[in-house]
Amino acid sequence: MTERVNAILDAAENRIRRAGYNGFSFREIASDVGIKSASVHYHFPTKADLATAVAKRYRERFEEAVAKNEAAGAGRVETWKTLFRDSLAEDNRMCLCGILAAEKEGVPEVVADEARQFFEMGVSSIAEVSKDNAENSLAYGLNILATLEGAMLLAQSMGDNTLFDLATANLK
Amino acid sequence: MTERVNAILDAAENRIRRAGYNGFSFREIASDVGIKSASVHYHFPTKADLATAVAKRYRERFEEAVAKNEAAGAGRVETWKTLFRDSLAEDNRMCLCGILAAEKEGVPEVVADEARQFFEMGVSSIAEVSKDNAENSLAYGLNILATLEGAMLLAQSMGDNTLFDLATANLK
DNA sequence: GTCTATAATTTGATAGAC
DNA sequence: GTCTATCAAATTATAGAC
Repeated sequence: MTERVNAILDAAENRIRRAGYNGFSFREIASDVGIKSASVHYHFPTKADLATAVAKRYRERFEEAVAKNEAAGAGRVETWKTLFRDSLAEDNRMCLCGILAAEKEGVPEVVADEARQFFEMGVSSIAEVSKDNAENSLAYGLNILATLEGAMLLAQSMGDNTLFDLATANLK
Repeated sequence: MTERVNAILDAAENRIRRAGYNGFSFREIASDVGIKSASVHYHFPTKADLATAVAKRYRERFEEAVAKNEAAGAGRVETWKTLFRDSLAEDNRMCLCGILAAEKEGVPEVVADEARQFFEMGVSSIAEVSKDNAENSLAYGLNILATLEGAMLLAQSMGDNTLFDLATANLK
Protein backbone atom coordinates (compact mmCIF):
# COMPACT_ATOMS: atom_id res chain seq x y z
CA MET A 1 0.00 0.00 0.00
CA THR A 2 1.79 3.11 -1.21
CA GLU A 3 1.72 6.50 0.45
CA ARG A 4 -0.34 8.00 -2.36
CA VAL A 5 -2.94 5.25 -2.25
CA ASN A 6 -3.27 5.78 1.49
CA ALA A 7 -3.72 9.51 1.01
CA ILE A 8 -6.50 8.85 -1.51
CA LEU A 9 -8.19 6.42 0.88
CA ASP A 10 -7.90 8.97 3.70
CA ALA A 11 -9.52 11.68 1.61
CA ALA A 12 -12.29 9.36 0.44
CA GLU A 13 -13.00 8.13 3.94
CA ASN A 14 -13.25 11.69 5.20
CA ARG A 15 -15.58 12.73 2.39
CA ILE A 16 -17.83 9.69 2.69
CA ARG A 17 -18.12 10.09 6.45
CA ARG A 18 -19.24 13.65 5.96
CA ALA A 19 -21.60 13.45 3.01
CA GLY A 20 -22.03 9.82 2.01
CA TYR A 21 -21.19 7.86 -1.13
CA ASN A 22 -23.19 10.12 -3.42
CA GLY A 23 -21.87 13.23 -1.73
CA PHE A 24 -18.31 13.22 -3.03
CA SER A 25 -16.58 13.20 -6.42
CA PHE A 26 -13.28 12.08 -7.87
CA ARG A 27 -12.38 15.70 -8.47
CA GLU A 28 -12.81 16.52 -4.78
CA ILE A 29 -10.65 13.60 -3.74
CA ALA A 30 -8.02 14.62 -6.27
CA SER A 31 -8.08 18.19 -4.98
CA ASP A 32 -7.73 16.99 -1.38
CA VAL A 33 -4.67 14.93 -2.27
CA GLY A 34 -3.14 17.48 -4.66
CA ILE A 35 -3.40 15.53 -7.90
CA LYS A 36 -5.83 15.30 -10.84
CA SER A 37 -8.95 13.13 -11.02
CA ALA A 38 -7.48 10.97 -13.81
CA SER A 39 -4.72 9.96 -11.40
CA VAL A 40 -7.28 8.86 -8.84
CA HIS A 41 -8.84 6.67 -11.54
CA TYR A 42 -5.41 5.16 -12.18
CA HIS A 43 -5.36 3.79 -8.61
CA PHE A 44 -9.08 3.06 -8.36
CA PRO A 45 -10.74 2.61 -11.77
CA THR A 46 -14.33 3.08 -10.54
CA LYS A 47 -16.03 4.81 -7.65
CA ALA A 48 -17.22 1.44 -6.37
CA ASP A 49 -13.60 0.23 -6.29
CA LEU A 50 -12.56 3.24 -4.24
CA ALA A 51 -15.42 3.02 -1.75
CA THR A 52 -14.96 -0.73 -1.36
CA ALA A 53 -11.29 -0.26 -0.54
CA VAL A 54 -12.16 2.47 1.97
CA ALA A 55 -14.68 0.25 3.73
CA LYS A 56 -12.35 -2.74 3.74
CA ARG A 57 -9.52 -0.75 5.31
CA TYR A 58 -11.97 0.69 7.84
CA ARG A 59 -13.09 -2.76 8.96
CA GLU A 60 -9.55 -4.11 9.18
CA ARG A 61 -8.34 -1.14 11.20
CA PHE A 62 -11.28 -1.51 13.52
CA GLU A 63 -10.55 -5.18 14.14
CA GLU A 64 -6.94 -4.34 14.91
CA ALA A 65 -7.94 -1.50 17.24
CA VAL A 66 -10.35 -3.74 19.12
CA ALA A 67 -7.63 -6.35 19.60
CA LYS A 68 -5.14 -3.71 20.72
CA ASN A 69 -7.45 -2.03 23.23
CA GLU A 70 -8.43 -5.36 24.65
CA ALA A 71 -4.82 -6.42 25.02
CA ALA A 72 -4.42 -3.23 27.06
CA GLY A 73 -7.02 -4.50 29.50
CA ALA A 74 -10.25 -2.77 28.43
CA GLY A 75 -13.53 -4.72 28.30
CA ARG A 76 -15.06 -5.47 24.92
CA VAL A 77 -18.04 -3.12 25.20
CA GLU A 78 -15.90 -0.34 26.67
CA THR A 79 -13.49 -0.82 23.77
CA TRP A 80 -16.14 -0.41 21.08
CA LYS A 81 -17.61 2.57 22.88
CA THR A 82 -14.23 4.26 23.20
CA LEU A 83 -13.32 3.70 19.55
CA PHE A 84 -16.55 5.28 18.33
CA ARG A 85 -16.43 8.12 20.82
CA ASP A 86 -12.85 8.95 19.87
CA SER A 87 -13.66 9.11 16.16
CA LEU A 88 -16.62 11.33 16.96
CA ALA A 89 -14.54 13.63 19.15
CA GLU A 90 -11.64 13.71 16.69
CA ASP A 91 -13.53 15.35 13.91
CA ASN A 92 -17.29 14.99 14.34
CA ARG A 93 -17.24 11.94 12.13
CA MET A 94 -19.62 9.09 12.72
CA CYS A 95 -19.10 5.48 11.66
CA LEU A 96 -18.31 5.05 7.95
CA CYS A 97 -20.42 1.92 7.69
CA GLY A 98 -23.36 3.56 9.46
CA ILE A 99 -23.54 6.07 6.62
CA LEU A 100 -23.08 3.47 3.88
CA ALA A 101 -25.83 1.38 5.48
CA ALA A 102 -28.21 4.34 5.72
CA GLU A 103 -28.04 5.07 1.99
CA LYS A 104 -27.88 1.37 1.14
CA GLU A 105 -29.96 1.41 -2.05
CA GLY A 106 -27.95 4.32 -3.39
CA VAL A 107 -24.58 2.60 -3.27
CA PRO A 108 -23.17 -0.28 -5.38
CA GLU A 109 -23.92 -3.70 -3.95
CA VAL A 110 -20.25 -4.50 -3.30
CA VAL A 111 -20.00 -1.41 -1.13
CA ALA A 112 -23.20 -2.12 0.83
CA ASP A 113 -21.86 -5.62 1.38
CA GLU A 114 -18.69 -4.27 2.98
CA ALA A 115 -20.84 -2.32 5.44
CA ARG A 116 -22.81 -5.48 6.18
CA GLN A 117 -19.57 -7.36 6.89
CA PHE A 118 -18.48 -4.64 9.31
CA PHE A 119 -21.72 -4.99 11.26
CA GLU A 120 -21.51 -8.78 11.33
CA MET A 121 -17.98 -8.51 12.65
CA GLY A 122 -19.07 -5.96 15.26
CA VAL A 123 -22.08 -7.90 16.47
CA SER A 124 -20.02 -11.11 16.79
CA SER A 125 -17.23 -9.28 18.52
CA ILE A 126 -19.58 -7.98 21.21
CA ALA A 127 -21.76 -11.08 21.43
CA GLU A 128 -18.62 -13.12 22.06
CA VAL A 129 -18.21 -11.76 25.58
CA SER A 130 -21.75 -12.64 26.61
CA LYS A 131 -22.05 -15.70 28.83
CA ASP A 132 -25.62 -16.28 27.65
CA ASN A 133 -26.95 -18.74 25.07
CA ALA A 134 -26.57 -18.08 21.33
CA GLU A 135 -29.86 -16.23 20.75
CA ASN A 136 -29.43 -13.99 23.77
CA SER A 137 -25.80 -13.31 22.94
CA LEU A 138 -26.81 -12.23 19.45
CA ALA A 139 -29.47 -9.94 20.90
CA TYR A 140 -26.84 -8.51 23.25
CA GLY A 141 -24.37 -7.78 20.46
CA LEU A 142 -27.08 -6.24 18.30
CA ASN A 143 -28.36 -4.09 21.13
CA ILE A 144 -24.96 -2.69 22.07
CA LEU A 145 -23.85 -1.97 18.50
CA ALA A 146 -27.25 -0.47 17.60
CA THR A 147 -27.09 1.85 20.58
CA LEU A 148 -23.58 2.98 19.70
CA GLU A 149 -24.45 3.62 16.03
CA GLY A 150 -27.63 5.46 16.95
CA ALA A 151 -25.84 7.51 19.58
CA MET A 152 -23.33 8.72 16.98
CA LEU A 153 -26.21 9.61 14.65
CA LEU A 154 -28.06 11.61 17.30
CA ALA A 155 -24.97 13.37 18.62
CA GLN A 156 -23.93 14.38 15.09
CA SER A 157 -27.41 15.56 14.13
CA MET A 158 -28.02 17.45 17.35
CA GLY A 159 -24.56 19.00 17.23
CA ASP A 160 -23.39 17.94 20.68
CA ASN A 161 -20.94 15.09 21.18
CA THR A 162 -21.63 14.84 24.89
CA LEU A 163 -25.02 13.41 23.92
CA PHE A 164 -23.14 10.29 22.79
CA ASP A 165 -21.88 9.76 26.33
CA LEU A 166 -25.31 10.36 27.82
CA ALA A 167 -26.99 7.96 25.40
CA THR A 168 -24.46 5.20 26.06
CA ALA A 169 -23.82 5.76 29.78
CA ASN A 170 -25.73 2.65 30.86
CA LEU A 171 -24.07 0.23 28.41
CA LYS A 172 -22.14 -2.64 29.88
CA MET B 1 -52.07 20.32 0.30
CA THR B 2 -53.19 19.08 -3.11
CA GLU B 3 -53.18 15.48 -4.27
CA ARG B 4 -50.35 16.10 -6.69
CA VAL B 5 -48.15 17.75 -4.09
CA ASN B 6 -48.70 14.79 -1.79
CA ALA B 7 -47.77 12.36 -4.54
CA ILE B 8 -44.54 14.28 -5.10
CA LEU B 9 -43.77 14.23 -1.39
CA ASP B 10 -44.50 10.50 -1.26
CA ALA B 11 -42.13 9.79 -4.13
CA ALA B 12 -39.41 12.00 -2.66
CA GLU B 13 -39.74 10.43 0.79
CA ASN B 14 -39.45 6.95 -0.72
CA ARG B 15 -36.40 7.88 -2.75
CA ILE B 16 -34.61 9.64 0.11
CA ARG B 17 -35.27 6.76 2.47
CA ARG B 18 -33.70 4.39 0.00
CA ALA B 19 -30.69 6.31 -1.27
CA GLY B 20 -30.41 9.59 0.62
CA TYR B 21 -30.61 13.23 -0.39
CA ASN B 22 -27.87 12.95 -3.00
CA GLY B 23 -29.26 9.68 -4.30
CA PHE B 24 -32.35 10.95 -6.11
CA SER B 25 -33.12 13.44 -8.87
CA PHE B 26 -36.03 15.60 -9.95
CA ARG B 27 -36.39 13.48 -13.06
CA GLU B 28 -36.81 10.31 -10.99
CA ILE B 29 -39.47 11.93 -8.81
CA ALA B 30 -41.27 13.17 -11.92
CA SER B 31 -41.17 9.71 -13.45
CA ASP B 32 -42.54 8.15 -10.24
CA VAL B 33 -45.46 10.56 -10.23
CA GLY B 34 -46.07 10.49 -13.98
CA ILE B 35 -45.20 14.10 -14.82
CA LYS B 36 -42.13 16.01 -16.06
CA SER B 37 -39.32 17.40 -13.93
CA ALA B 38 -40.25 20.99 -14.76
CA SER B 39 -43.61 20.36 -13.11
CA VAL B 40 -41.91 19.19 -9.94
CA HIS B 41 -39.93 22.43 -9.92
CA TYR B 42 -43.22 24.33 -10.20
CA HIS B 43 -44.32 22.90 -6.82
CA PHE B 44 -40.88 22.88 -5.20
CA PRO B 45 -38.48 25.36 -6.82
CA THR B 46 -35.30 23.83 -5.37
CA LYS B 47 -34.23 20.43 -4.12
CA ALA B 48 -33.75 21.87 -0.65
CA ASP B 49 -37.38 23.07 -0.71
CA LEU B 50 -38.59 19.60 -1.61
CA ALA B 51 -36.50 17.76 0.98
CA THR B 52 -37.44 20.26 3.68
CA ALA B 53 -41.13 19.72 2.98
CA VAL B 54 -40.65 15.95 3.07
CA ALA B 55 -38.90 16.09 6.44
CA LYS B 56 -41.46 18.49 7.89
CA ARG B 57 -44.38 16.27 6.89
CA TYR B 58 -42.51 13.25 8.26
CA ARG B 59 -42.09 14.87 11.66
CA GLU B 60 -45.69 16.06 11.83
CA ARG B 61 -47.05 12.65 10.89
CA PHE B 62 -44.85 11.04 13.49
CA GLU B 63 -46.09 13.36 16.22
CA GLU B 64 -49.68 12.59 15.26
CA ALA B 65 -49.02 8.84 15.18
CA VAL B 66 -47.41 8.95 18.61
CA ALA B 67 -50.42 10.77 20.04
CA LYS B 68 -52.84 8.38 18.37
CA ASN B 69 -51.09 5.19 19.53
CA GLU B 70 -50.83 6.53 23.03
CA ALA B 71 -54.52 7.41 23.08
CA ALA B 72 -55.10 3.76 22.19
CA GLY B 73 -53.36 2.73 25.41
CA ALA B 74 -49.80 1.90 24.30
CA GLY B 75 -46.84 3.05 26.40
CA ARG B 76 -44.56 5.74 24.99
CA VAL B 77 -41.52 3.55 24.33
CA GLU B 78 -43.67 0.76 22.90
CA THR B 79 -45.29 3.33 20.61
CA TRP B 80 -42.02 4.59 19.17
CA LYS B 81 -40.74 1.06 18.76
CA THR B 82 -43.90 -0.02 16.96
CA LEU B 83 -43.90 2.94 14.60
CA PHE B 84 -40.32 2.30 13.51
CA ARG B 85 -40.79 -1.44 13.26
CA ASP B 86 -43.90 -1.02 11.12
CA SER B 87 -42.15 1.32 8.68
CA LEU B 88 -39.28 -1.16 8.47
CA ALA B 89 -41.60 -4.10 7.87
CA GLU B 90 -43.75 -2.17 5.41
CA ASP B 91 -41.05 -1.65 2.86
CA ASN B 92 -37.58 -2.09 4.36
CA ARG B 93 -37.37 1.63 4.91
CA MET B 94 -35.53 3.06 7.86
CA CYS B 95 -36.13 6.44 9.46
CA LEU B 96 -36.00 9.37 7.00
CA CYS B 97 -34.22 11.59 9.49
CA GLY B 98 -31.71 8.90 10.33
CA ILE B 99 -30.54 9.00 6.74
CA LEU B 100 -30.53 12.79 6.51
CA ALA B 101 -28.52 12.92 9.73
CA ALA B 102 -25.98 10.38 8.49
CA GLU B 103 -25.14 12.41 5.39
CA LYS B 104 -25.43 15.68 7.29
CA GLU B 105 -22.61 17.63 5.61
CA GLY B 106 -23.91 16.65 2.21
CA VAL B 107 -27.36 18.15 2.60
CA PRO B 108 -28.45 21.83 2.73
CA GLU B 109 -28.48 23.25 6.24
CA VAL B 110 -32.25 23.76 6.29
CA VAL B 111 -32.70 20.05 5.60
CA ALA B 112 -30.21 18.91 8.25
CA ASP B 113 -32.01 21.20 10.66
CA GLU B 114 -35.33 19.46 10.03
CA ALA B 115 -33.68 16.16 10.94
CA ARG B 116 -32.32 17.74 14.11
CA GLN B 117 -35.81 18.95 15.06
CA PHE B 118 -37.18 15.44 14.56
CA PHE B 119 -34.61 14.03 16.97
CA GLU B 120 -35.21 16.73 19.56
CA MET B 121 -38.92 16.00 19.36
CA GLY B 122 -38.28 12.27 19.71
CA VAL B 123 -35.89 12.55 22.63
CA SER B 124 -38.28 14.87 24.51
CA SER B 125 -41.24 12.64 23.75
CA ILE B 126 -39.52 9.64 25.29
CA ALA B 127 -37.80 11.52 28.12
CA GLU B 128 -41.18 12.88 29.13
CA VAL B 129 -42.35 9.54 30.52
CA SER B 130 -39.30 9.09 32.72
CA LYS B 131 -39.89 9.76 36.40
CA ASP B 132 -36.23 10.62 36.92
CA ASN B 133 -34.54 14.03 37.17
CA ALA B 134 -33.89 16.14 34.06
CA GLU B 135 -30.38 14.85 33.25
CA ASN B 136 -31.33 11.20 33.68
CA SER B 137 -34.54 11.67 31.71
CA LEU B 138 -32.56 13.16 28.83
CA ALA B 139 -30.14 10.24 28.95
CA TYR B 140 -33.11 7.87 28.92
CA GLY B 141 -34.70 9.49 25.88
CA LEU B 142 -31.38 9.57 24.04
CA ASN B 143 -30.65 5.95 24.84
CA ILE B 144 -34.01 4.65 23.66
CA LEU B 145 -34.09 6.67 20.44
CA ALA B 146 -30.45 5.86 19.67
CA THR B 147 -31.11 2.16 20.08
CA LEU B 148 -34.15 2.30 17.81
CA GLU B 149 -32.31 4.25 15.09
CA GLY B 150 -29.29 1.98 15.28
CA ALA B 151 -31.47 -1.13 15.23
CA MET B 152 -33.09 0.04 11.98
CA LEU B 153 -29.65 0.68 10.52
CA LEU B 154 -28.35 -2.77 11.44
CA ALA B 155 -31.47 -4.63 10.35
CA GLN B 156 -31.45 -2.85 7.00
CA SER B 157 -27.75 -3.40 6.42
CA MET B 158 -27.79 -7.04 7.50
CA GLY B 159 -30.93 -7.71 5.47
CA ASP B 160 -33.05 -9.18 8.25
CA ASN B 161 -35.81 -7.19 9.90
CA THR B 162 -36.14 -9.61 12.80
CA LEU B 163 -32.78 -8.27 13.98
CA PHE B 164 -34.60 -5.05 14.84
CA ASP B 165 -36.78 -6.95 17.30
CA LEU B 166 -33.81 -8.75 18.79
CA ALA B 167 -31.82 -5.54 19.22
CA THR B 168 -34.71 -3.72 20.90
CA ALA B 169 -36.21 -6.60 22.89
CA ASN B 170 -34.98 -5.30 26.23
CA LEU B 171 -36.18 -1.68 25.78
CA LYS B 172 -38.69 -0.40 28.26
C1' DG C 1 2.13 7.64 -12.28
C1' DT C 2 0.49 11.88 -13.60
C1' DC C 3 -1.05 14.87 -16.83
C1' DT C 4 -4.36 17.29 -20.60
C1' DA C 5 -8.23 16.73 -23.08
C1' DT C 6 -12.50 15.04 -23.86
C1' DA C 7 -16.41 11.89 -24.30
C1' DA C 8 -21.01 10.67 -22.67
C1' DT C 9 -24.34 11.30 -19.35
C1' DT C 10 -26.84 13.36 -15.62
C1' DT C 11 -28.03 17.05 -12.82
C1' DG C 12 -30.64 21.26 -10.85
C1' DA C 13 -32.87 24.81 -12.70
C1' DT C 14 -35.22 28.27 -16.06
C1' DA C 15 -37.91 30.31 -20.22
C1' DG C 16 -41.85 30.43 -22.49
C1' DA C 17 -45.85 28.16 -25.03
C1' DC C 18 -50.32 26.17 -24.05
C1' DG D 1 -50.23 23.38 -13.84
C1' DT D 2 -47.91 20.97 -17.23
C1' DC D 3 -45.35 20.78 -21.11
C1' DT D 4 -41.01 21.12 -24.57
C1' DA D 5 -36.72 22.81 -24.97
C1' DT D 6 -32.66 24.13 -23.26
C1' DC D 7 -28.77 25.81 -20.39
C1' DA D 8 -24.72 25.59 -17.52
C1' DA D 9 -22.42 22.85 -14.62
C1' DA D 10 -20.91 18.59 -12.71
C1' DT D 11 -20.21 13.72 -12.98
C1' DT D 12 -17.80 9.09 -13.97
C1' DA D 13 -14.71 7.46 -16.93
C1' DT D 14 -11.27 6.89 -20.87
C1' DA D 15 -7.45 7.91 -24.48
C1' DG D 16 -3.07 9.05 -25.17
C1' DA D 17 1.15 12.10 -24.37
C1' DC D 18 4.99 12.55 -21.22
